Order: sequence, then structure tokens, then C-alpha cells
Amino acid sequence: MPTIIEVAALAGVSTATVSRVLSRPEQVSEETRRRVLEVVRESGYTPNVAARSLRTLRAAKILLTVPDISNAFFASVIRGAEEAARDAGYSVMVGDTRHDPEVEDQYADMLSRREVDGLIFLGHRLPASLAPLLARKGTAAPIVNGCEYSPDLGVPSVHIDNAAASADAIQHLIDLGHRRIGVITGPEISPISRDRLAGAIDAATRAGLRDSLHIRVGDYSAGSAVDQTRDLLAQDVTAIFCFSDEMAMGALSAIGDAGLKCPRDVSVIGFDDLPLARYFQPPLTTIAQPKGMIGRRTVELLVDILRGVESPSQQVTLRHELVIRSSTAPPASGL
Amino acid sequence: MPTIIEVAALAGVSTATVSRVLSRPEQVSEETRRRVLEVVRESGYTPNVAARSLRTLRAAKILLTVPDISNAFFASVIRGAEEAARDAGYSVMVGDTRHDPEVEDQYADMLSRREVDGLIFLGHRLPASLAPLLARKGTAAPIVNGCEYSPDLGVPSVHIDNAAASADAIQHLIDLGHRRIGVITGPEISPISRDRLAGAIDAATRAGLRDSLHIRVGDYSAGSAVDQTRDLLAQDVTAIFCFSDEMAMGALSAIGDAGLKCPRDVSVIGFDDLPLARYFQPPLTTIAQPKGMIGRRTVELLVDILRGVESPSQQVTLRHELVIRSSTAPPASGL
DNA sequence: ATATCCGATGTAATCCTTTACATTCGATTG
DNA sequence: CAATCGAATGTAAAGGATTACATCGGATAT
Repeated sequence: MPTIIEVAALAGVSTATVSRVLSRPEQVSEETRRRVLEVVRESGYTPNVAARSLRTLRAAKILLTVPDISNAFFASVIRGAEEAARDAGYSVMVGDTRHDPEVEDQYADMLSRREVDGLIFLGHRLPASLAPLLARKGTAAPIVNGCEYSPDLGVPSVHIDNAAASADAIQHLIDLGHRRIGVITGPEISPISRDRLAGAIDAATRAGLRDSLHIRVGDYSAGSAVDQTRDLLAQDVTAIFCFSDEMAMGALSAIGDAGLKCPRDVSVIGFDDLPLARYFQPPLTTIAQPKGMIGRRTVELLVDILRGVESPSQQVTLRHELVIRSSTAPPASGL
Repeated sequence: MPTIIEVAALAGVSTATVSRVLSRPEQVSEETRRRVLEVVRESGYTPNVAARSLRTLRAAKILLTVPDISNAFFASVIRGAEEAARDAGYSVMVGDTRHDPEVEDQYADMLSRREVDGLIFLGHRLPASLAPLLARKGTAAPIVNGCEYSPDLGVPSVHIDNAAASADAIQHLIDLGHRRIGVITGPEISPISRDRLAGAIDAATRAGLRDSLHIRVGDYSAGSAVDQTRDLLAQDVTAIFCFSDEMAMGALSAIGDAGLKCPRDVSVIGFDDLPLARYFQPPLTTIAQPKGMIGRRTVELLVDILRGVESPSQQVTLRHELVIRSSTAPPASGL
């Protein structure tokens, strides 16, 4: 691997010229450019990123942290982010925080240390070590949130209208005729879980059915939904709305274990529209989030900030969609 | 963010001493060390990674590429890898190649450019751009494969005994009394799919049932299994062995669509033991791979190479396990 | 008392690239 | 023809850390 010095020598020019050929080719004469590029190609020269980033104070990298990489929801977001990053000349580092604040802080330190130019976090916790940076630079800090919008964070964010989406789900169940509806939420600290709950309660209240909602707290995992579903079935609910598709999977499993059948005995509606949701038994009715687009827009937002665009958007709200498959149906008429 | 120079000035020592305190503290006197560390703490100094890596030619980073980040199987492997990397003082960059050779090459270039110290790839394709490096350094090249062992790659690898695991699955079905067994494989280029197929055929042949196997080609995705399952059901198989849990999910979905019931009418057995497998309907019998351990050992192997351990192991074979849940049962006696 | 050694610390070169500023030279203008 | 300009290129200073080598002073050996 040659250095720029050797390339310059071979091409009979100075290192400055080589550097210019590579980063601002229009400043170099046609003739010289061709000669340099020829040498670059032959020698297989590529600029040393450490040296470059030392000099420019830019790493051309974006850090993307997810609270749980085994959650398929995030996979699609990551994809969208990587594509957008590639388009903008950045590469993405993915970090799995496992909901561990210590790990979150470790990753956040990479930003303080300037190992990466910006941070996108998909969880709801803003790492503590970023507080000073955020206080200093406000929304000009290269930090963006995806999915888990919370106004107190003071960070730009990309998300759907969770309250409205949730209301759509409840409305769908009400329209089908359900009057005893179970809701399995995310953890209480999750801001979007609160938004969704508020939306659900809103929709029920508007229909004069505030009391028909039976609320249970889950943690987005299939396992947590199993227990809560058993509980809800004991309450004779005819439908269950889960705040994630994974929980819907757990709910379906518990329904089957109880000797019941979905949607004949109990309807189930999920949230996320994972790629696998169509293969659930029965295929899952759910709220689709534009996952890839969320990833893409978070990166675009971050890149705007990095480029110093004067007034980057603060909040981007994308459209959700109710996808009706076979896990929801009118309640059994017998009841 | 202060530099080492300012820290040195504040502590009244030279930059060399500060550097030594941080990397080889035993070379510095107790007294000086304390003073320097105090300044470091107060000033919040952290070494600039670009400068360090420029000087040392090491990045303290490992690149881990996965062919499909939305596949939950890889999530667990990534976790194990990240833990092991953290233990060894490295951090992990995750790259999603989406099975795209061009993207694979792009990531591989990060190794050539020394942006990362080593590469772990979980797919079966060795990026073309690494051929020269591999030719030059042989197995001393900092490249390790996980899961997809293939002897022709000439790269150390961590994996299970896929043929034996597959044989176990078939044997389980045979033991239950199945005599018409469908097999849905991975893509034909996948070496582990070939191994598994060989193992399956072996087991069937040993039982004198070579002709009872009905083989269909899938691509590890749920969707591909749906079509193949329909086809197999038309052949009146009483059991289906899928080379991934995702395909098992597709198979279950297709079985339900056909108005049949698992395991009453058709048994299904998967491969991987995803976290969700226990929530399938019915809970899935499958071959468990030690996913976290695969990740961990690939990193350990790579770190051995990076540290110049003279004879790092070439192949690590970990243990699999047949996990019997409820998706397999004896065939309906009526047949 | 002198020579020797060793632990602790300092000096300065080095890693490779980018870029502000300087230089050169041919073309244009008055 | 001298002065001015501008495009193309070169010179050299940064950027921050590591580390080979040099230095210093006190302890030990002779």
C-alpha cells in the first residue's frame, strides 16, 4: 500500500496535486489529472483514513445504536439508514446497546471522541454522557433520534404519529364490533408506548367505550405478551391489541395454548408489520411503520446538521398504515 | 477536548509521560502517575483515535459482515461477537451486505485500507478484493468466517457439524415413524446447505429410506418455504425438515393455509432455534445452534491472529442440539 | 571516590494527509 | 512593453499520539 508521497513521486507531481486530483479534480489540469489517476490505479493507492480524519477532523462515519439488534423491526430501519448514508458518503456503524445504559454511554463516547461524526439512536434514552454536548450545541449537535420521539429529549427525531396509529387500530376493532378489548403496551418508560396508549384510550373514549379497554403492560417481547394474554383471556376480551408484532406472536401462541382460535374466538392486532407478520397464523393484522424510510430520514436529518444547514427540520412525522390481514374479525356472535 | 500536549503541560510532564501513563502505567512512578491521572480525569481527556491509529497502524476495530441483518439468527451471533470483542479491547462494526457482492467488496475494502484490523464474515462468499491479501498472508490474514464453513475458502472458521445436525433431525423424524419426508434446503451455492443435505441423505440411507426424502430448494426465507411446502404437501409427505426456522415458519403457514394441522397431519422441524421458535404454533422442534458462542469464538480466533499467536486453530466445531418441542409427532396412524 | 547501572523522564522524529499560502508562467490589458 | 491577472502547481505547516533514543540523578559496586 503506497502513500500519497510515492504516488506523487511516480506521477512527477507534488502531494498537494495528488490530493487535489482525488478530492477536487476540477482544480487540476486534464493532463495532470489523467497521469495521476493512472498511477493511483496502477499502484492501488487509497488514502489512509486515519491520516485524513486526523487532518480534517471528520470520520465520514455515522453511529447507529439500537436497543435490541435481535428485534427484526430495527433491521429494516438499519437498512434504510445504510442506504441513505452510502448516498451521502458516510458509512454506518451499528451498535447494539441491549438496553444497557452503560453500553449506551460507551457508544456515545465515540461521538465525544469524534470517532464518528454523528449519532442516531433508536432507543428512548439519551445517553447521559451527551448532556454537555447537547447543552452546548442544542439542536446543532449531530444527534438524531429515530422512532422514539419524546419532546423532552431536545433532539430532532423521525417517527410516525403513534397516537393516531394506535387509534386506528382500536377503531378497527371497534368497527368490527368488539367491546371488550385488551391492550398490551410497551414498558411504562417508553414514550411511544405512552403515546400509543393515549391514542388507544382516545379512540375508545370517542366511541363511548372507554371502559371496554383492558390494559396490561408488556415489554415488546413475545414472552411478556404470553403472560399478559393469559390474563386478558380470563377477562373475556374478544380482541387484543399488542404494541409490537413480536408481542402479537406471543399473544397468538398463548391463545392457541388456551385452546382458543384466532380470529374466531379472539382477534389480535399488532404493531410494526415485520416481514414475517404475513406468515403468522393467522396472517397478522397490524400497523405498518415505514421502517426503511425512518432509517433513511434520520440519516438525512443528521447529514443536514453535519453540513450546517441552517434550519434543519426538528421533527419528521411519517405515515403509518393499517394492514388488515386475517387475525381480526367480528367477535363470535354467540357472545 | 484537550490534547495530550495540554494534559502534559497541566501535569508538568512531557507528552511521552502522559502517553506512558495511559498505555504502560507500570513504567511511570506512582507519584507522577497519580498526578497525570488526576489531570486526565479533570480535563476529560481522551486520546484522539485518528492520531493513535495513524501512528500505531491499528484501529482497534473489527468488521463483522452479515448477509442479511433482518435475519434474527445473525442477531445472536452479533451479540456474542460484540461481547468477546469488548473483552479483547476491540469494538465491532456491523455491516449488512444484503447478499450483494458489490457491498461485500466495499466492506472488504475497509480491511485493505486498514480502517479495521480484521474481518469476520458470516456469509459464504469471500469478497473478491481480499484474494491478494489472502494469497500473500494465508491463514495469517486477519479474516475469519462464521457459520458457513467451506474448506475451499482457506480461511479459519467457526461452525457446527451441519451434516451431523441435519442427520439428527432426519433421524428424529424417522424414529417417530415418518417415511415420506420433505426437505427444504438453502440455496444451492450455500456450502452449509450442501452439508446439511448430505447429512440428511446419509441418515436416510443408513435407515434404508433413501427414497423417502423429497428435496426442494429454498433460500432460507419464509416466503420461499411457502411455495415448496405446497408442493411437498401435494406429495403427501408426513414431515418437513426446513434448513432454517424462518422457512419452518413459512412451512407452518402453508400447512395452515392448506387446511392441515401441525403436527397432527404434518410434522415440521426447523434449524437455528431462533428466540421466537418457542412461540411458533405449535412451538417448533428445531436444531439449536450455539449462536452467541459462534460469534464469540470467531472474534477470539481473529484476535489470536491479530496478536500473532503462532498456530491459531483453523476450524472450530461447536455443538448443536436437537430441541424437541411440539411441531413433531408420529405420523397420523390412519395413513 | 569513581565507574556503572538503572529507573524515570524528556526530546524529537514519525505516521499520512490536507490546505493556506507562495510561486510560476503564459495570457490579457492599458 | 510593462503591469496585471489567473490557472496550475508546489512548499510546508499542521493535526495528535507513540516511541526510539537520549539524558539525568541517585544507588550500587569496586
